[in-house]
Amino acid sequence: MPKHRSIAMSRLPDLAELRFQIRKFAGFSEATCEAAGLSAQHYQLLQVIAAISEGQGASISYLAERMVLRHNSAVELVDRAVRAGLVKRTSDQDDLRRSLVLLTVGGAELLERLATVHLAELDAEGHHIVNAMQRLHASKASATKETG
Amino acid sequence: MPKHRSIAMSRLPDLAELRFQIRKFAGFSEATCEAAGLSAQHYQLLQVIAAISEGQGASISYLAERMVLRHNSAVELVDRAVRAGLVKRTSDQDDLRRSLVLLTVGGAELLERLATVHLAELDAEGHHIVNAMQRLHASKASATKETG
DNA sequence: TGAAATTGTGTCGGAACACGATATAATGAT
DNA sequence: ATCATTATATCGTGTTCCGACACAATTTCA
Repeated sequence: MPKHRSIAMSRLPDLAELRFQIRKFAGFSEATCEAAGLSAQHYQLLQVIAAISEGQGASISYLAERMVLRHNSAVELVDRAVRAGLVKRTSDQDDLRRSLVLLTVGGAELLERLATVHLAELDAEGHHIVNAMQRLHASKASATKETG
Repeated sequence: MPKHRSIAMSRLPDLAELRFQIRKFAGFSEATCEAAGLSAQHYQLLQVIAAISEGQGASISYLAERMVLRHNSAVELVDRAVRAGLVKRTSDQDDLRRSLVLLTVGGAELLERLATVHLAELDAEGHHIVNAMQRLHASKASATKETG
């Protein structure tokens, strides 16, 4: 007899485990960034700016999209990062409405240090997230099968 | 010639892309939960409680561990969820220091609806996260190889 | 057994962060 | 030239988290 009333509830442990793995990584990131004197949000902002393909500018709108934030939250995040000395604002000469955000030297140095640590963590522990996702996928197949 | 000064910087686009995929899922979750009248945190709290193996109790410490929060933040999260009518607090008769948190009927119903939607999203889009992780892993191999 | 350490939860003040609503300037369309 | 659109910025508000602290129940062990 089924342990759960619905397929969704039967897959809940796998869903919860995936979230836990994602949260653990986020927690690692927060702790690592905090130890370096900045917030995880700031670190990810630096990451997005540095990862922009050459010749592209880091406008507020672009940053908002990549950080999955509303534009005004991106403005505020950049404000805080400027105050922290991590980035600087310039204005786009081709379109004076736009602000372009650049890394400071200090920001770039911090980014490289933090990225190295994050990459090491993911190289070592990232498989937990993949495993959780794969178990979730497998539970879809088995749940479907059980009903047949 | 190398585009970046370090391996970490050369892998940065893959790292940023993984974060973006994770953020996109988090954004989907926030929007979905908000539409149902609760925060993503509350939804995940319900998920953790419901996913506990039979016979186990949802203590504050356990919830804090699974939500990757400090215990006092877990207390506050549970307080808010109680006020929202999603869960109820009882006290563990075997250890009077502990609180045990249970789902209300309404909380369980909301959880099932939201879990169904989240599962559908992950079944459809979860491969983006896995792909990003695999590209990151591949970039490790190639970055290492290039140095040899 | 009874004092001291430990464990589990709760409270409080402060800070980070996000959002909606609103404002303003630059650009584009007709 | 006017009007709509786009891009950014500001402001007030609410949520959420944390550290520091407080307190009660349990455990340790002398």
